[in-house]
Amino acid sequence: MMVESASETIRSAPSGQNGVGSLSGQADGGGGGSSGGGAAGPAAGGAGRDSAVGADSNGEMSPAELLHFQQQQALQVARQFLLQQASGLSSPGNNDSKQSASAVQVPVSVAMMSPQMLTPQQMQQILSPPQLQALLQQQQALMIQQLQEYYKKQQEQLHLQLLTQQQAGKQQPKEALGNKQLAFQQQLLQMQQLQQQHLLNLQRQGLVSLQPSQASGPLQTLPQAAVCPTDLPQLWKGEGAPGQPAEDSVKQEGLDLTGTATTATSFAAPPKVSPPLSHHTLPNGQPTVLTPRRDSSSHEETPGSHPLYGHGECKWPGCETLCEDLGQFIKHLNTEHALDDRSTAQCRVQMQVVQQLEIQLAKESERLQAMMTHLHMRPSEPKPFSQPLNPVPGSSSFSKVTVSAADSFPDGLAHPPTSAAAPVTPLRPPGLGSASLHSGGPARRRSSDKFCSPISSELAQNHEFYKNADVRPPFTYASLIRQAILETPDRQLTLNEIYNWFTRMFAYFRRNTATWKNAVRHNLSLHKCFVRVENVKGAVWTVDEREYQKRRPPKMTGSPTLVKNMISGLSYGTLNASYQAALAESSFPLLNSPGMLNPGSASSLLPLGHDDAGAPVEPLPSNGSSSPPRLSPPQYSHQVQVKEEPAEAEEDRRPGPPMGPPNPSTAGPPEDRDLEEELPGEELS
DNA sequence: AGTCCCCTAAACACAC
DNA sequence: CGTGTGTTTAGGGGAC
Repeated sequence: MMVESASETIRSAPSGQNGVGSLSGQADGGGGGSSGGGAAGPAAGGAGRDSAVGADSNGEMSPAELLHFQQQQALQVARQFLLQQASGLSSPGNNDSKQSASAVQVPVSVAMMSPQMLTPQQMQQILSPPQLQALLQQQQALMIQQLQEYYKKQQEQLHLQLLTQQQAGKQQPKEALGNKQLAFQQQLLQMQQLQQQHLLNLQRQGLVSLQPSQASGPLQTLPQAAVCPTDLPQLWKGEGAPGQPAEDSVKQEGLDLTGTATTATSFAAPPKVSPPLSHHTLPNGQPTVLTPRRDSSSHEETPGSHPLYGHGECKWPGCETLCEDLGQFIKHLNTEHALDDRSTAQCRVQMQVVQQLEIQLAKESERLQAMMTHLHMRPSEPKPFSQPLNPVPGSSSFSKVTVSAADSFPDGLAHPPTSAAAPVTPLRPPGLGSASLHSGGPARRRSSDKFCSPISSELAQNHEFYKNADVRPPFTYASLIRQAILETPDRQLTLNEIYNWFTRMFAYFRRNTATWKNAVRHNLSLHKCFVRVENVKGAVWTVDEREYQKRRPPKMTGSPTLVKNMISGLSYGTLNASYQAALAESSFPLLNSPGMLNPGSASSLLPLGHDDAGAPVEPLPSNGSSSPPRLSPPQYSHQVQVKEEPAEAEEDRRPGPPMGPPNPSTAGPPEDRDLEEELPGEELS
């Protein structure tokens, strides 16, 4: 039943989009419109947004089918990496190192569900940023290794083929071979270039140390030295912490990212190299050379082996022919994989695969860097507890997402291959984790709730993600509505504005109209915590924090350990878990970190008096320019006392009668609350 | 097993 | 009449 309905909504999504568009247009007319309509210029905005979204990131495939195929293949491989990663995490072998790294809870959630069953996205959704970070590190390391191996294999493969061909060539009329050989050598050359390019990239990113000789030497040397896992932690360190202070502060805050990062990685190794080089790449060309730590043993070929031969079968892509021994294999190789068009084509494909992986790697690296940068920065930001709101026992969810799931991330839906993934395969709602796995149906947040991750921070962190990826947010409607309302200066929204907030903040809601709107209305009516206030211009909805909190406590009580663990990550000395959670929940801590959100998004989330906030209706122009990020951490930083804040805003309307006069402060012209109302920070003070 | 909570669907009333 | 808003009821599922 639910499944059906769910799929229905999904199916209807594309067309529904228009619905949203028109709706938002109207909405703006209705809500904002009444308030001196001019302000909004809404229609346009709505249209713009929609088109942006609707423009189906779905993108088209590259013209060449081949390319498409290759991309698929590459993605496949990348996916495998991720899965390997996952299984590695939970594999008994790694357990030790993992346990020693108990600082991070990564494995807990992951290990519980057989990783093989998870898609990379799902995994990411389950993990918290720090966890993800750790995971990513491993992933990166692994990918790099894989890439290196690829290169190696390929080169050997090519080399071998070349040799074979040359041998064969002796017996054949040379003319016949001439062309092919030429082409083949060209490919070899390409391979080399590719490889060097890749290494350069890696080098640039500081992920790989490379000896000059290696870099320059064409064929012969293989980039075996490439990445030594043990170096990674160092690199991370170097990366994120330009200056010591940053790092120090990190530790002081009790959120020792570097530490966790190091330990969380399955290859925990004593930090060795330590040049805290400036994390930026070296413009002067000075490579971040780390002593190439090559374990000679790792990939040495045993005498009787062949790179294309393993486990008794031919490793030529798509071959897998069984060969009893090396001799037989060689024979097979010479016959089946001789230098012909097919082999050449396969080679080409393989090159593409490698190329894709490179790209992927580059992306991932970039992302990782951004994440690292962000995470390192965060601790130095104003404490997570800030907002005046009262303690809200964990409201919503956990969701771990962060980036990646939809590669669309940073740059929107720019990349054909990746972006296609988002719309086509509805990503799993972040945070749903295991629960959602079983039930294909609607994801219920229970799971997330227990982690008591604050919705606001969660949202803040993944704001861009939800905005762009067609992922169902792991929050309950109630918490989302509340969030929407609280984000506005005067803590009240019309239904329409709520709708708009939903569509603005979540790509998901841009697609499925009917159901969620109904749900929103339903929630508004159903929950006591949402209070309808008659306004001159209509009705607005407000949040009664007390009520809202009333219904939560029971939930939070569950799984104290998890909660604790989660929180300990952010530890604030003495505050108890739930209290912290509450604080976090009600605050918008991360919004203040300049690094992480672009001005646009930040502004859209800022809870306090703010032009932007007042005009939630305004869908788009978003990009930053609109409002000077008014970051005043101190502003948020206290008021832990429950009374204050709700007293201010909510209290009034709470009592029985729906409050005749809408809002105390705005007794005057009600309609303009969007505009004039914005007495900055008024409610706080 | 019972209870909560959440979600979706749908019917209905009202106002514009 | 169509649409948007609100309210209510019903039923299913997950978590505790």
